[in-house]
Amino acid sequence: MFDDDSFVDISEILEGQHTGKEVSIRGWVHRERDIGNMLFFNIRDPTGTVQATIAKDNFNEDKFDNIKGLLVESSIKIHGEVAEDERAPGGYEIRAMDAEIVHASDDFPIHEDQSVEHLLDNRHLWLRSTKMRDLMTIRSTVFGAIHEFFRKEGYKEFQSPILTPVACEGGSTLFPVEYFDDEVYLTQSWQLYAEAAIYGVGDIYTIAPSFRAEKSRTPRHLTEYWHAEVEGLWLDNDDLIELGEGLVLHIVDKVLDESFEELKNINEEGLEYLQNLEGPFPRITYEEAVEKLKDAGMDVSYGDDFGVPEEKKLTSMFEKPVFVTHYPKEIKAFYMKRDDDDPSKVLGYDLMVPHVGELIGGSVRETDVDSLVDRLEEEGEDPSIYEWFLDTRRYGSVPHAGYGLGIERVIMWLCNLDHIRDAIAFPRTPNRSRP
RNA sequence: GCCGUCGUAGCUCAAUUGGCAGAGCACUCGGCUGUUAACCGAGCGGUUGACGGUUCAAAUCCGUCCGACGGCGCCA
Repeated sequence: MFDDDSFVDISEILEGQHTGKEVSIRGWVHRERDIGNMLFFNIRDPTGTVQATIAKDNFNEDKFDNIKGLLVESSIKIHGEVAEDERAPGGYEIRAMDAEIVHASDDFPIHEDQSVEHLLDNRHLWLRSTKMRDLMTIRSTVFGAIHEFFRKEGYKEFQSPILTPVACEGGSTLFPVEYFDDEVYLTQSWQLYAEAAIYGVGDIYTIAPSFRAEKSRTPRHLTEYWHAEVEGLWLDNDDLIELGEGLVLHIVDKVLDESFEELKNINEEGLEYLQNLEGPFPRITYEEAVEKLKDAGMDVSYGDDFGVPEEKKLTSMFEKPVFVTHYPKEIKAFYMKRDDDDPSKVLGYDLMVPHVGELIGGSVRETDVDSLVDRLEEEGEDPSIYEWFLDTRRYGSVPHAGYGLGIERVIMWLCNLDHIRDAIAFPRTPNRSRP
């Protein structure tokens, strides 16, 4: 009965494609109701959930008794006739004529009462939930959209080592890794290697994990996150803004196009905002941002980095994501190029959205060796460790720029998630490294 | 790193504020041929996070530690 490969997706049954026909399905018991001589199962596969009914009268008695005792999440194959029936959830059901237990489940640890902690402890099982399935589907679309965008723009994919000897963002904490008799670190960024590669390979991008050993207890930080980074030759700050805006808009279009149902399940209220989103995004300078915040009554002064309250206030002033440019050099990384018009500021930007904060951070790169050494020393770094990086400025350097985008933050923004950990299957946070 | 909340059955939570540790769900058994998180009846289920202290008596009060969650800071 089940050797003929005639299995259909449950979604097809729910679309009415098999009504009146005999089909087989295979999936997991989502719920079971036993009213004695009749059993009702909600059967789930990766495409949907449908009700299966099993009546004792027209079923093998031994099989009926076996199936009667099945627990939630048991895997099963069912063969039967599809019927349209308004009594069934979803409007369709399969009336079983035969069934085969693939694996009888133990008592499943997740039931209707679920705490955040319990679901995180059982993330390996919670991935079976509709919510996580939808989120992982959207995530897959986002990754695909990033590759598609950069390749379409003529960028090559380039990989850098995960194990690295140096920091990238001064001050950020690194995860040390034993490397035989030496010590190296898990990478925080692909950027420094990218800057070495562009002179030969040309415009490049990557999607790779980055690691931060900061004990950031917030809804927007992971210690291991996926980072889309890009580095392009001859780009100025305006080019880089366009490249960032283009990527974000492409991701939004792609998710609306390919994962609309999933997005609707997860964030129906946000659909309209995303559907109406188009460029250009507003652009303001750091100085203007400070003025706006002061006007709004906030206690900030020029030179302060924005905290959560400032970020919240600022993003709430715009209908779209907002580019904030020309930060003071003191609050930005050593590799950012100073603005020739005002050397106290750097040519770079943060792209900020409400609720999530910074989606993208990017800059034109400083190409002057002396300036780089000065900035490294100001941050208390030892420039000698960066010799290989400084070499990229000694041999025919050219203007270039790049940015990094936090992929889980983008997903958090698209899906209006309360916490970034739901944007990744197995989140790594300061308090959680398993499962 | 700082501030706060919490930790009781497999899960979600009670325990009249110091006086016999309980309920719902799950699970097991029994009943039921149209259920919708089915329902009805019974049963199983505990070192109250750990250690110490106060007390005739501690889940409850005090101390230390552990863990989780929430917020701030740091950052993407």
